[in-house]
Amino acid sequence: MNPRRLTLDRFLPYRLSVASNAVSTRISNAYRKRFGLRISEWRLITILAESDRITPANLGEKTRMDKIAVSRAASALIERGLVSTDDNPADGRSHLLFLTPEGRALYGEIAPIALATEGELFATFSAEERVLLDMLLRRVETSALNGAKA
Amino acid sequence: MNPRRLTLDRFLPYRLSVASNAVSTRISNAYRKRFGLRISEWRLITILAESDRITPANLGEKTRMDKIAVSRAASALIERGLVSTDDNPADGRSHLLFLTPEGRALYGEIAPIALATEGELFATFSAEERVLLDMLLRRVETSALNGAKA
DNA sequence: TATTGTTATACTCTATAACTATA
DNA sequence: TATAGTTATAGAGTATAACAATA
Repeated sequence: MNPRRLTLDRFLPYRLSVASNAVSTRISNAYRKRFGLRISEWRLITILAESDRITPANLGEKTRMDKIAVSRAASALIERGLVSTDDNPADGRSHLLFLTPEGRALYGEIAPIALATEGELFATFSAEERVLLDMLLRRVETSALNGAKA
Repeated sequence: MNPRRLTLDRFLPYRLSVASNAVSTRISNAYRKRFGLRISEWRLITILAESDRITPANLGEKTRMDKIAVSRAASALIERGLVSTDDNPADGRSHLLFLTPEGRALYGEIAPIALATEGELFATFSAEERVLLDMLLRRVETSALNGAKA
């Protein structure tokens, strides 16, 4: 091993954090201004649009949010009439969440904007570079989550 | 252009956020438990170790933190005796921050741990992949910051 | 009048713990 | 007793605005 000197500028966790914050701020501005949505709420909507009916626990897995964040985001969306619930026949402690027609309509508006914003952010990236970045990020994520237990 | 369907799992801003959060949590645990430092404080220490004497404004540029965050982090470090200040002969409104001997000693302890943690996180990455990730992250960051004005 | 830095305030995100209702 | 979900609370990051001191 060649133990390099530490400089913040080349410290990968720092680069990751700074890039992620810049992107999150940009994305969050787009959703909040136009739709009054927080990122956590937007994540739920996206998964609900892909899933039809799903429990909060399942939503948490798919959005990488903990149960508290899911509960809060779901409450806000239900309050706004974008999401509704049904009993979960398989487990009385749980329930099933799904998009209302209003929620589906909102999703229909946001999804193209989300894709367009992503397109702008990665405009200079080739298709290969996008796939590569996706893969590298998944690998770091896995590594960070596994090592956290040790 | 080939307008793909939106899925959260393949949405790059999501992947970036999730990876960054996982890494930040891991890093922040390491600093907080052992040294009682927040990430913002740790960033200041790193830059101070690289810079000797520097104004808060300059620190903000190098750490990508705004003046409020710099002010708070600096206060905490001064309180702990890790950082000290001198007048800025060039501008009476400002001052110069620098590490005390205690601050330097702490930096000497943390720096190897930071590098080791980074090494663990990116253990499966080749040197080329690390450089590539660094470059891709810088490009997204630039893109996100520029576009935010529009 | 503009700028450096501090303080007050608030909003978001995340995490811990206590609680409820079901299993 | 264990689990699904909610609520309370707090810590940390980030942002706006008001302010003091200096340029």
